[in-house]
Amino acid sequence: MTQDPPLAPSEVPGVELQEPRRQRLNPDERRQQIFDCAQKLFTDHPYEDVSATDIAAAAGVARGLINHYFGNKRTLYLEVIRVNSTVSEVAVARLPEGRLEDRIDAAVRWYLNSLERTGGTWLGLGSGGMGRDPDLEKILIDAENASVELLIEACQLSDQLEHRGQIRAMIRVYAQLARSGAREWLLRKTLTRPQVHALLASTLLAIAREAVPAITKDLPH
Amino acid sequence: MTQDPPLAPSEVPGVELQEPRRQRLNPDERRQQIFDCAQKLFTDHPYEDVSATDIAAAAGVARGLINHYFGNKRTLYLEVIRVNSTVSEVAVARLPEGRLEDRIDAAVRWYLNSLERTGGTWLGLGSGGMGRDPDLEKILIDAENASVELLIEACQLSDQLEHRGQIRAMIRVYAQLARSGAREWLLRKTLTRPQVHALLASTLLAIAREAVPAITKDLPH
DNA sequence: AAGACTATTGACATCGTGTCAATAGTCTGA
DNA sequence: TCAGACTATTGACACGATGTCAATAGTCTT
Repeated sequence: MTQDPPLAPSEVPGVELQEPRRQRLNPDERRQQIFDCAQKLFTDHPYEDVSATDIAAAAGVARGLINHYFGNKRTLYLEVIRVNSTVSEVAVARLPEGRLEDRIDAAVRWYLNSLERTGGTWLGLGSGGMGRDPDLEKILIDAENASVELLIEACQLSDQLEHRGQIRAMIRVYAQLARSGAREWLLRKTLTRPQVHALLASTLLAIAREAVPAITKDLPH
Repeated sequence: MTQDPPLAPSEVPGVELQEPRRQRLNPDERRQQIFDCAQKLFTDHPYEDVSATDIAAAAGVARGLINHYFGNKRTLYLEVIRVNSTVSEVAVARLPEGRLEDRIDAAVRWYLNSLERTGGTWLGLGSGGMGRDPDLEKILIDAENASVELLIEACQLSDQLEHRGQIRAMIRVYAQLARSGAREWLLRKTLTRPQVHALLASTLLAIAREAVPAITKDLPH
């Protein structure tokens, strides 16, 4: 990291400082403060480029304290990811009763709304595979499940007990498309929201109408 | 890395070794040899878990030599990725002339074939976003372009000069779905090949028939 | 105000990386 | 066949990052 010079918080010469050299505060607050700084840094820079020293400096704290609260840098990072990839909206059930098209339309709108709110900063994570990192993968998969359940609901597929596993797999695959589409919209800005909406809605409809029914067929290719 | 003990290649006691202590060979061969070892290690373990020392040990070579040939570990890694993510098949043009459905069907079959051949080992890379790594992202994007062009061809969208950029974006999004679908098939084994085929074909058809035409509409949502 | 409690520090040991001058195979010409 | 040039290869070095842990110093209790 290219960071400002050390900037010891109380090295202003000739000025006697009022606050104690050691700022001692409630563990929860301190933990939260370090977490916030780490979140900001990890948002702006890739993992390897953020050193524990950077985080400590940002929090105005000794580096050792990070290990004291979070064990190691990796754990802190994973906690940041976990928090930020959790879907905030839990208003899952509010779907129209009407036609499949309308339900899907509503689900897509809900998804894009929730993404727009968070600004999509964490969209670039490469969810699904990553660099064969089991812990990170699990976190992202877990976070994804909420969306997947909603989508299954929207497609009125929740009754299909038979091939539930395979349906989930297909929806999981679709979730990657949705993620990628949102990326083009929010990060790259190559598509407008209506365009992404059309893309996501039409593909989901096709999956519900054709791909899912084809599960039972198992025709050779 | 948990690796076998040092295993100095010529420390067998009591046996006078024939080959010189330093194995000096053609730079191209040496470079290739190191590359091969790195490839094997990076295939089995995540980037951070593979140290330059590991690679050097696997190649039976001093660690410094890796830097001599590849500059730094990261460059070596990126080169491995670049080679392995390049689509081997260049037989792009061989598409049927018939209906849109048939062309798409053929394109999907081609895609799954080429994936099946490489075993999908490198499918887990998190293409598209990764951890905000511009270099890696560029490599994966470049590798992806071949597939995207084929798909555009298959959908008979190559004449649409107007919104070419947005069409490419949509196909790029679709490529993520295809990648993710292949992952479920080859890595997780939650879907069969026919199922993935149906999934990919139906969604691509939907994109060509509905999402792409919707580009010009730009209706509010 | 004394002492207990514990949040916080800073030095230490370890490890991974990249650099570079020194070393030693290999090839050439006499 | 041998000296000497050429260069592939080595190993030591400096540096930076990480995690540990005993020592330190705020803060609270009595």
